[in-house]
Amino acid sequence: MAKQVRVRFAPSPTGDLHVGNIRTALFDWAYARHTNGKFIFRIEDTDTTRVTDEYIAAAIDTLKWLGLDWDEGPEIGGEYGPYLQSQRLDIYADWAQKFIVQKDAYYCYCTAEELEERRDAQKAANVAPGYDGKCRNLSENQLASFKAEDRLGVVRMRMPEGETTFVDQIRGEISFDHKFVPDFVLVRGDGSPLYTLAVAVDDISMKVTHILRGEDLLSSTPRQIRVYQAMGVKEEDYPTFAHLPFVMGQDNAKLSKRNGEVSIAWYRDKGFLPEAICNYLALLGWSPGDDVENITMQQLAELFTVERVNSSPARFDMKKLEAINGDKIRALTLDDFLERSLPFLKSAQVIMGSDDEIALVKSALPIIQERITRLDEVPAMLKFLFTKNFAVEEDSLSKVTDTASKEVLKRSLAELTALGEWTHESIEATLRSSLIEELGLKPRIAFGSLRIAVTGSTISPPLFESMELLGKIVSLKRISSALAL
RNA sequence: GGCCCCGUCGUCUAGCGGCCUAGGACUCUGGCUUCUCAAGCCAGCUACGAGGGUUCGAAUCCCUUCGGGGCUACCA
Repeated sequence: MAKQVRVRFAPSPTGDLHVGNIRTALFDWAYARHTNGKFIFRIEDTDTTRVTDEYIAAAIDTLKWLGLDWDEGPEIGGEYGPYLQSQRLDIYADWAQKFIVQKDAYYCYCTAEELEERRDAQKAANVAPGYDGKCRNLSENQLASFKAEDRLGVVRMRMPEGETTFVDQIRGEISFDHKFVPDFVLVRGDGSPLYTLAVAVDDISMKVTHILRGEDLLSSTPRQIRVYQAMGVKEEDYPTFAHLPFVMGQDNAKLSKRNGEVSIAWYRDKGFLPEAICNYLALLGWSPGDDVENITMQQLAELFTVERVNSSPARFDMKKLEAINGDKIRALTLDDFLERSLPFLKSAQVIMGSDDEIALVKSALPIIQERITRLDEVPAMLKFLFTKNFAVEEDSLSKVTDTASKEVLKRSLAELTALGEWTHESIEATLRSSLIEELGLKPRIAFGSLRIAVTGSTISPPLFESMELLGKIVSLKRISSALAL
């Protein structure tokens, strides 16, 4: 029987989770779900100077919002917890101690300045820069004298001669000559562990079977494998690696704060749907293989395989995300669309949230559903229905004050005042017969003026539906106000 | 500089030796529809980085080259 698949997403929250992180999380999640395995969420907060509690909380919130549910991790715990590295410090310390006893690691007392000096010299001499092994074989006396000087030593892993070869599930066989993998630091001078130690120890102790992570970690893999060896892990028990291609910004540079908006929180505020973000991100570096692109999370879980992941980096394209977001919005049920739109209407202060307002929003949503790309467009689209101090937009003013428009408004006002049943069908029938047929006006001219008078803008939801929603009294009032302009 | 990864339309991709005069999606352009804006439908532009091989046959295999990226921390 095959081992159960255990995949982990292990971000280091030094900021809001961004597009690249989430793409990785999504693939981790999809792989775990596809294989009926476990999705483990672990927080790598060993760099206490950069990781904050707020970022950790935000990361948890973002994953939840996206629907990437985890089987083990923060808030729910699990058999191999804790899942915050800051709570596992003694585990790393124990291993580091063991490595020293085994002579796999050693104390190094070189100062940052000394190291930098020697690295510069190496560069100048055109030699691969890296730790030169100065402290590899310190005698007891030397160790004692450094300690007497109160120098803080780091723990360094001893890289033996040779090379490390592993099979990456996406890139195939990769090997690194140890000449280019210098002795690396496991534990800081203050005793805190570094990523390289913590990640390897945790992946082993949490029984992770597959590591799908960003390509930037590719060259740290031999170091990670070296730690497995020191831990005494058998080669057949190493996790399988798969290094995902980067998600790049528009200018072909790695996505970053400077490179457009990348934080998932930003997309959420802009009215992107979580399922749209996931759908789009799934297509960055992976494809189902056929010509289908619009898929659900469930389908992603069913279809996702590492074999179909690309090895080349992908550029992030906002236009395509928006297109997919529009598709997903159009696919929403009315109730779902309503529920998701309300927060945007409230925060834009278009509505306060009364039952009457919500009822009106609900009846208006169908006519704007196919006209928006993002949820944050809803307030602007529906504002005309709720505004207390209605006014025609500056730019459109001149288009309702000309004589032709006055004619249209005057005639419309008379016809509509006499209209009994107030439905979009009856409004349209009345207006078409009086303005188009009798006055012989072009529809876009006649209805254009009315649109501005009633909605305040040249762009609006369909006119007759809008008037029906507004109601007869308000509609007529706006037309007569426009006549007075 | 060194090591490693990557290279199909503007972008995301399909393609794993003949089905490719290279398919789909987004974008863009034109058209249809139309009360604006959208949506929808139709059409069009546009790609195998370059050069060598291997082969009856290469986008697919090999080599070189060029280009892009990552790493080279007591970051992850």
